[in-house]
Amino acid sequence: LIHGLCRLGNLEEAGRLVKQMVNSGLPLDGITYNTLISGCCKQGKVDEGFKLKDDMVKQGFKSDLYTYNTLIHGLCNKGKMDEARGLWTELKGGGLVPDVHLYSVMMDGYFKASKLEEGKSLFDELVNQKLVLNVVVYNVLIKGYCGVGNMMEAFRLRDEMKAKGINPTVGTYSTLVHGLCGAGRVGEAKALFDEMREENLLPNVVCYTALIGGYCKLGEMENAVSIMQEMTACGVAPN
RNA sequence: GACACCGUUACAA
Repeated sequence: LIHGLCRLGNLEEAGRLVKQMVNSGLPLDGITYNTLISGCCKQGKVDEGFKLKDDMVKQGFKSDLYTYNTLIHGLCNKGKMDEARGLWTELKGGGLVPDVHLYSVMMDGYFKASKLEEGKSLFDELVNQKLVLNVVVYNVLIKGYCGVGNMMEAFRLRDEMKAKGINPTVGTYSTLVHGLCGAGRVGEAKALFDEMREENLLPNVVCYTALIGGYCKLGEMENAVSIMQEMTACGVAPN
C-alpha cells in the first residue's frame, strides 16, 4: 500500500499509513524506509529522503544500495552532481559496491548536467569492473552522445550493444530518432523505423512523436501530418 | 534449521 501511494505521489496518505503502523506497534523495516525515500525523491523532496535515511539508521537499519541509489537519483534529477558524487564516495567508504543501477543513475545525471566526460568515464569504469552491462546502461550512454549531437558514436554504441547480445529497445530507437531529428536528419530518422521493425520492435507513440517533431522543426508540416496519420493507421494513438 | 518463493532503486518524445 505504501509503495502504491508513493508511486502515485500521495505522500500524505502514505505518511498516514506509516503512523497507523507505528501506532499499532508495527515497526517500519528497511524496505519500507527505502520505499518512502523513493516516494520523497520522486516528488523532488530529497531533503525529506535524507531525514528518513537518518531515521532508519537510528532505528538500527543499514542504508543499502537501494537507499543510496534512490537518494543519488533524487540528487541527479536536481542537477546536484557534486552532492551525488559525495554520496557515491560515502557508500563506497561504507563498504557498499556500486551496482549497474547506480552507474546508470550517475551516468544519466552527468549527461543531463552536460558533463559528458564524467559520464563516459563512469561507463569505462563500469566496463572495467566487469559488472554485467545491460540495455539501460547503453540507452543512457547513447542518450549522452545524442545530446551532444555525436550521432556517429551513438550508432557505434547501438552496434556495440547488439554485438554483445544486448538487444536495443524501443527506447533506444526513440533516443536515436530524436537525436537524428535534432540534427535535422529526419530522413535517416524515418529510415530507422524500418530497422526497428526488422528487429521486431514496434515503434510507439514516443518514437512517432520524435519524428513528427523533426518534420515540424524543418517546417515540413505536411510530412508531420502524414506521420500522424501513419501512426494512427498502425494502431498507435496520438496523445 | 535448510531450501524455495517474496514488498523497495536506473533509461526515450
